[in-house]
Amino acid sequence: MNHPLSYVEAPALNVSALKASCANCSLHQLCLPMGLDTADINRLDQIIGRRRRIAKDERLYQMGEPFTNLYAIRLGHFKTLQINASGGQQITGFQMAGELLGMDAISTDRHHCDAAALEDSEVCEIPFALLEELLSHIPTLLHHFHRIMSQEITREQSVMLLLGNMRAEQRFAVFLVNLSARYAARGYSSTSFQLRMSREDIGNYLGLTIESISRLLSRFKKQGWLKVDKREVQLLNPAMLKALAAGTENCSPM
Amino acid sequence: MNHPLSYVEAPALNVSALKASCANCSLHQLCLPMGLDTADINRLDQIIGRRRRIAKDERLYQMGEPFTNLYAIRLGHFKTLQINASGGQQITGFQMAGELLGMDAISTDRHHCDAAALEDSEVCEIPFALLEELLSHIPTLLHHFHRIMSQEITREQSVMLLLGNMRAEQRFAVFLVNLSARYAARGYSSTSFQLRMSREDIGNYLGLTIESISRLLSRFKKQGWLKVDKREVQLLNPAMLKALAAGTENCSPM
DNA sequence: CGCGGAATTGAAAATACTCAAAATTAGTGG
DNA sequence: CCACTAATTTTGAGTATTTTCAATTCCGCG
Repeated sequence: MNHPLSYVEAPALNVSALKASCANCSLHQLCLPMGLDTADINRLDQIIGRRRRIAKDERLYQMGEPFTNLYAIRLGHFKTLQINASGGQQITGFQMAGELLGMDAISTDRHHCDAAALEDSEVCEIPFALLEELLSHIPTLLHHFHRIMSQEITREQSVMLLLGNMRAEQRFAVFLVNLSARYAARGYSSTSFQLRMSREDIGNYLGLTIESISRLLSRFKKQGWLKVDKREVQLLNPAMLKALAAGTENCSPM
Repeated sequence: MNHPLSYVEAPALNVSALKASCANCSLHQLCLPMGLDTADINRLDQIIGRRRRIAKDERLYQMGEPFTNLYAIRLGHFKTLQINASGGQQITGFQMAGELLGMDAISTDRHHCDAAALEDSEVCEIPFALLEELLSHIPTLLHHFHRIMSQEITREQSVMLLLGNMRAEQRFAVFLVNLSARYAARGYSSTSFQLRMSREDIGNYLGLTIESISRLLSRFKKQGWLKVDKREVQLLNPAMLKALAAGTENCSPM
């Protein structure tokens, strides 16, 4: 406490001004540095820009803005959304801690979608030009970056399958099971979690209306498959939900 | 003709055994080598594997197979499709000459979808491990590869918008306008082209039934927006189709 | 306590689907 | 080249799922 340096260092401890450090980050096994050794993590750390806070409902970036950074989510949740010529909107994904935002912008050096914070959140800025330079020198990082982009491609293909091929009930089950798995991967409960997005957002993402989502929740509740209290969800019958999601089971509309 | 070497060289002219050469390929401005200088194209050429022919309806790869190569389409058309647990199928894209197949497999080293030839086609094998090694040495190629992956991400986001947000008529217009633009980019007519895929494939891709596609074609024909003869399509009113695709115009179902 | 946004519920309407039959086209072998 | 069969496409009629519109309830918040 009375260490001679503490007075000097204290002003630097303003969290938002602190340089983000992958080495100390609890997410580094989920995030870009996955699989890197200490030396390489440090090289990555050196190019990571400032940490940025984004308040709920604010945009991290918007469609059309020039692209300079990717963003790794440190804390919080985001949604990404497309807007078409006639004002129609489609949420293309919900992202959580450890996930990377902005990869769609590489192709044209402009963002192709908006990214909005679903709650107060924090991201690490990753200047893409510097990252790409670094990729040439760290083969492990290069390969892992390609895996991340590829994973985004497969994720989107799964959503295409969902939107093109599934009925409302199955879509919603897939949505719940997917959230469940991602929370589990982060060490949280797989059966009990909070929806960070509104019913409207869920509906938009799943290609359904808010009313349909509301009805589905009521139906699943009535069947005893889950409990809902506002945005708090508890999966009471994960096996049944997985079966619904897989399409091996289904329930009559009532 | 009577050149002393001609007899010796002739047997090597079996086209399918010829090593693919990016330098001589008419597609190199659309494909992976885009923007490379001659020296770098040659380095790329050295890692490109054999050229492979895929007959109509055959698979270039299937879901679950181990991943070793990306494929650049030299000639012909492909479709990629997802299959889910209950047998439901979703076509996630139609690919044409100059486009890259297989990027979804990088994430897990296994293919996540099937790629099937829509007609007799030809691809260049690109061993991914070698490509990735080369990327470290050619920054231009590295960046272009990232653009290609990113472009695939944005393409899929557009399809999500289509599937989640648009009515049948608009989906179909988007489909036609997209094909039109891609043929134009390849130097073909933007208003007159052949559908390489069945009505069933179109329907599956757009999240509609074959009957809906058939009715839409009839309706568009009756409106004078296009002519169809089997798989030959002629866009008679591209502006209207673009407006429909953009959602700034629409037509009553009849 | 009352206001406002979000969520739920109900009833009517619409879009696209299913099922069925007919027409057209493609493929095959004589 | 034609005939035959199989596959694909078109068209129609009825149905189903989901949407739309409207009204109500729930909750947070000043």
